[in-house]
Amino acid sequence: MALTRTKKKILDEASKLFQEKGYLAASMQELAVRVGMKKASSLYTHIGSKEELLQKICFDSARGYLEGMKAIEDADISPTQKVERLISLHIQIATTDVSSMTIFSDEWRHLSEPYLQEFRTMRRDYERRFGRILQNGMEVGEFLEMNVTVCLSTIFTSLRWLHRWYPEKRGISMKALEADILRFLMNGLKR
Amino acid sequence: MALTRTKKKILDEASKLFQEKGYLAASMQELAVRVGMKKASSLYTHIGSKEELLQKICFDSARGYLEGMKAIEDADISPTQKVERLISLHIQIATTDVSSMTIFSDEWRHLSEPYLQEFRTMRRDYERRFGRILQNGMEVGEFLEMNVTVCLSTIFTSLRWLHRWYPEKRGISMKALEADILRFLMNGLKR
DNA sequence: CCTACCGATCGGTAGG
DNA sequence: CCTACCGATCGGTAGG
Repeated sequence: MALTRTKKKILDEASKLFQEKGYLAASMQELAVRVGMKKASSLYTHIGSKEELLQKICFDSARGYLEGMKAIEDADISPTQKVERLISLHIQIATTDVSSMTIFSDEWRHLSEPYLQEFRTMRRDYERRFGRILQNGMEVGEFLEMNVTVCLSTIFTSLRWLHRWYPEKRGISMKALEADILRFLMNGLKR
Repeated sequence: MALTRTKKKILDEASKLFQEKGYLAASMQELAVRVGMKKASSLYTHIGSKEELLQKICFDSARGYLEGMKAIEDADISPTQKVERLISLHIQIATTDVSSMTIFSDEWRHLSEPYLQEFRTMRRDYERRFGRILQNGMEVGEFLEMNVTVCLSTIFTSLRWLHRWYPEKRGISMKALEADILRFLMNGLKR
């Protein structure tokens, strides 16, 4: 089912506003003004609630990761290549969908139940699958042996600055950025 | 000047509450109850404002980092050893002062001016000094050549999961944790 | 540290 | 998409 133009505009502006101010600090009144309406109440013709916007942004992002993971898991390539592609996936998502990424990383905890639990479940699933690839790489001798959770969290988190930093683009190209990060992290993993 | 026992208690509970709920979602009413008062208004005998609590937590954390940095900069050791000690410093702060750490990392943006600017300045100062050590290590051939900002941000951010994760301590000791992280990151830096 | 109370703002509804 | 309005909650003050 297609989104109406107005609803799409509301989602886009909400995404940017939540990123700038944080979910709680972002008011529906300010969102209304950015969308071109005088009163917050007018928004409710198009949406159900403020949290519905947060849900949509969080779950759309989650879906992006899980789809990427699926494709990479199924490919017939080495653990090293899989991890490289996962890191590239993270970099690509963080730099192409900046505001969604921020919300996905930081604001999901304002989801209420049962969405909060559902989100945590998807996230845990993603992490478990990422961890399995790392584990496998250690077993076949491609990666340094270490605690898988520590390794996973370090990689995972080390990419979390991109979505805050990238918009400023301090004189480095996407390509060079990705190359440096990959080199650093893969060099660290390598036995 | 020494803190009174009540004020110390308020700060401790605020630190925990801000960590659990986030600064904006944490109400003075709930803080009052945790401290053992019936009404939020009673808190104002001891403190000036809600934001004053956030300021204290943020700037105390910042001071901890800057003092650590100063000691490490002045030591007569190699860039490799300096970076190792900086990473250990981050791990130590994140695991010994968990709630302050969370607020320092995530909630500082709710500071109002002029504190927000002051905080950003201290942070930028710290990052610049960390970056100088990395740069130096590249110049003397100890580290892989790469964009210093990318390298710095990756290291810096890669330690940001500790303060969220450590309290759960999923069956790994502090020592083993530190060893694995150091090995991974230093291996990655190494030329 | 309490009671009583303030103005402001919040997300959201009614009704057109 | 507008006006009018709701109850709830917020941080904070007055006064004792």
